[in-house]
Amino acid sequence: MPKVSAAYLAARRRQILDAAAACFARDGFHRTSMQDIVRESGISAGLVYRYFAGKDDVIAAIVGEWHDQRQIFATGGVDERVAAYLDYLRSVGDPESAARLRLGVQIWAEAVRNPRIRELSRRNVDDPRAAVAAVLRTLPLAPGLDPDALARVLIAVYQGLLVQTVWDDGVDNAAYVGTVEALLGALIRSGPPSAPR
Amino acid sequence: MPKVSAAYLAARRRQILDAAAACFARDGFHRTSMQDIVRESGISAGLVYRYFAGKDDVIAAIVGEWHDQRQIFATGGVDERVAAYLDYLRSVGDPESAARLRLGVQIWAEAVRNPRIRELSRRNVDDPRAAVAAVLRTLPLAPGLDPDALARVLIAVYQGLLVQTVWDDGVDNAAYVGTVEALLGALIRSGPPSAPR
Amino acid sequence: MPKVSAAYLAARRRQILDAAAACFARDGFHRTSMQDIVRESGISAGLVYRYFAGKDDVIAAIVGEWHDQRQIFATGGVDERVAAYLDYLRSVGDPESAARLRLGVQIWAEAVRNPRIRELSRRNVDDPRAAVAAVLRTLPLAPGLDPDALARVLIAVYQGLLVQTVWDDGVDNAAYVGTVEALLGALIRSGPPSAPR
Amino acid sequence: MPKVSAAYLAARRRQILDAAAACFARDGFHRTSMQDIVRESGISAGLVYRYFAGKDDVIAAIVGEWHDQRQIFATGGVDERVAAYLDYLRSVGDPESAARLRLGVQIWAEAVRNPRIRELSRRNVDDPRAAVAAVLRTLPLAPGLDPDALARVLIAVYQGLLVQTVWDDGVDNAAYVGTVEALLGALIRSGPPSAPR
DNA sequence: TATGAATGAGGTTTCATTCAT
DNA sequence: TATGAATGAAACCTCATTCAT
Repeated sequence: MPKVSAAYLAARRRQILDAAAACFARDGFHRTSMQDIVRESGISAGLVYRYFAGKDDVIAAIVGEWHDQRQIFATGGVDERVAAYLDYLRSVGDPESAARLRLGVQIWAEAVRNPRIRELSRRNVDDPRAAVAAVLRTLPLAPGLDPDALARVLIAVYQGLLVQTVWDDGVDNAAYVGTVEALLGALIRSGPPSAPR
Repeated sequence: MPKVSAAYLAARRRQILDAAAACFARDGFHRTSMQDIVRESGISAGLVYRYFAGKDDVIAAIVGEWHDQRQIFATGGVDERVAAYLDYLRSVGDPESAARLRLGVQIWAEAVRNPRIRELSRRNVDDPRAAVAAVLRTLPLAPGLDPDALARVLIAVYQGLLVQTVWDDGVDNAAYVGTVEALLGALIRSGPPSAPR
Repeated sequence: MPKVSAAYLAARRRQILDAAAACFARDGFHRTSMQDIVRESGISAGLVYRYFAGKDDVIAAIVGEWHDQRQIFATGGVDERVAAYLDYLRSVGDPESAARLRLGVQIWAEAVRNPRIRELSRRNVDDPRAAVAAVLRTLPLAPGLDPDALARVLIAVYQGLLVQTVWDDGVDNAAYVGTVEALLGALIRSGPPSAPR
Repeated sequence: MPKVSAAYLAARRRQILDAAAACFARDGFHRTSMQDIVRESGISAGLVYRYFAGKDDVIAAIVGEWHDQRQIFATGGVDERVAAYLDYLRSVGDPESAARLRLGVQIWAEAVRNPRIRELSRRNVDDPRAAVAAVLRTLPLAPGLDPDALARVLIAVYQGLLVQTVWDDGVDNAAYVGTVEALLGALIRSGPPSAPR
């Protein structure tokens, strides 16, 4: 018989996570103190620890949530899938994504030395990569192109755009996406475009 | 006139930086304490502060050094340049690079929130990118490909490979490089830059 | 007129005290948190504070209850009294006493620095001691034996057995009791107190 | 090549331990904060942690030191040994012992629930007990007296005096010791006093 | 009556940096 | 030049207690 509704609890949890994400994006995981999260969230220190076992647990929750909302290759025919991927790249240029991107790079760094974070983080990469590879295997790729490797390349094209955008206000997202589009056109359109799933 | 030789001073400085780089690659900048560096380097705490103003200064020195030894696109004809780039990607798979790669990701994260580091770090990316773009401008690129954007894509292909390799022992570097090679072959008609289409 | 019966109130109070005693015996007063008592008792935090003013009050209630059930020297003739004392020592070896003994030592320590606890705790020692001394005064003691001091010695023989038993599974309770019995035999000429030397 | 002498380090360590012992005797282990020790010792918080791994480690060091300086049964003939034991009891009444006694009871309580402390603490009891038992085995004891059990009784007579003295200013130490003396006389002197060894 | 979410002071511990030697 | 003992602010976390429901 909980004292408050599950929705209320979820809202409080969200309040903490949103505050934490903002802090982490701004200052990184290690320059953010629990007090910072407490201040930003307006929730007392003690209460944070009723929702999360500790700072590491907050970080893990943030990382677990940091998956890409859009499915990188979505569903549908080849054209739809390609369009979805390009939209995905386009979203990196959206000013509203800035905090998310910054957070993403923090997560990459944390994943290097924290096995728990690495597991969570890899899931964000491995799952879409596997999906992309599955799609690529159905397509008549140009010779010399390995579907698994090409999937990694496509992920890399996203990851690199992310890093460069985080550091540099001046990235021309439209030109980047346009170039990737041309690139994909040269690779994939070389087969019959009607190749359905 | 200095009491000790410049070479001696440089050697001590190197000793500190090597120890710091090892620690930072292993544990990240923030989980590495000055004590860790002191232990790893065998140099006393007080002395470290005679070579560096503080921890931030050590980090900055490490970041300033973390440029890529190989020139991403080297010099020579197109074929040599492409070969150099592919070698560059290959080096990411070299087990001896592991510590460097880990350090690289730490730097990316630190660059997000530390303007001084960001400046140093961007230089590591912007300079090779500009060089790549300059080369690309001399080549007959397939239609729709913007040299500047394509340069960013090539950098991204490297950056993404780096992240994925850091997280995942199982990256098939040869396949990745092979696929990128095929990709580049399709985009750039090799041969002398002046060769007609 | 109370809303609930006095018996109900008493039962809840008991529930709290039993839980607290179990926690205190296991972890000591200071390593036991109010949350521990809440968990162990199944009674909510708020309600505990309707029965007790605070943690100190719970501790005081526990200490106030921790008197020895058996009367150390009981009543009757000398033989019965001696037999009761020896039974008292025997009870220390009873495995079921273990929690009580552990709690006892915790109380001793708390009594050192908490005047309120000390008062409650001394009552547990002073009362039986006075009773023992009163009995001893009626007996023909061997020369050199002071009844008050001997009463303290008998209490000490119990207290020391308690500590040693708490620390050491291997105490041979029967041998201890047997030796004390022989000792008492040598000191107190049994028989009717009025019996001549 | 230590920066300061071993004697200096030992003196600092002593400074911390003395402060800690004073705090622990006054307030118990758990009501004493590290800040209290810092204040009492005049040594900074950070430095305390260069000497001790943590509060538990300070406690363990205190417990490890809390052995009785006097050998409970000393050496020599029976008379000397008995005299030493009685002196030992007498020392409990010495006002200067007060802090030590209080600390002793805190240790007993901690030993109940802390295995590391229990080991250290038992050594303080088991070693003298074994020594006493060894001596007793060489004596012609009155019938019914088991040397090991009697050793436990003698330890108990000390332990109980300690507790009672801690709680009660009014313990008549001289009477207690006198009574124990009479008691021992009745038990041991019943054999030939010349029993050497 | 009964709940348990909420508070925030205070606990232990770490760590970048300084400075007497 | 070189050491490492020393500092103390600030980090993470716990817990007795309160109070809206």
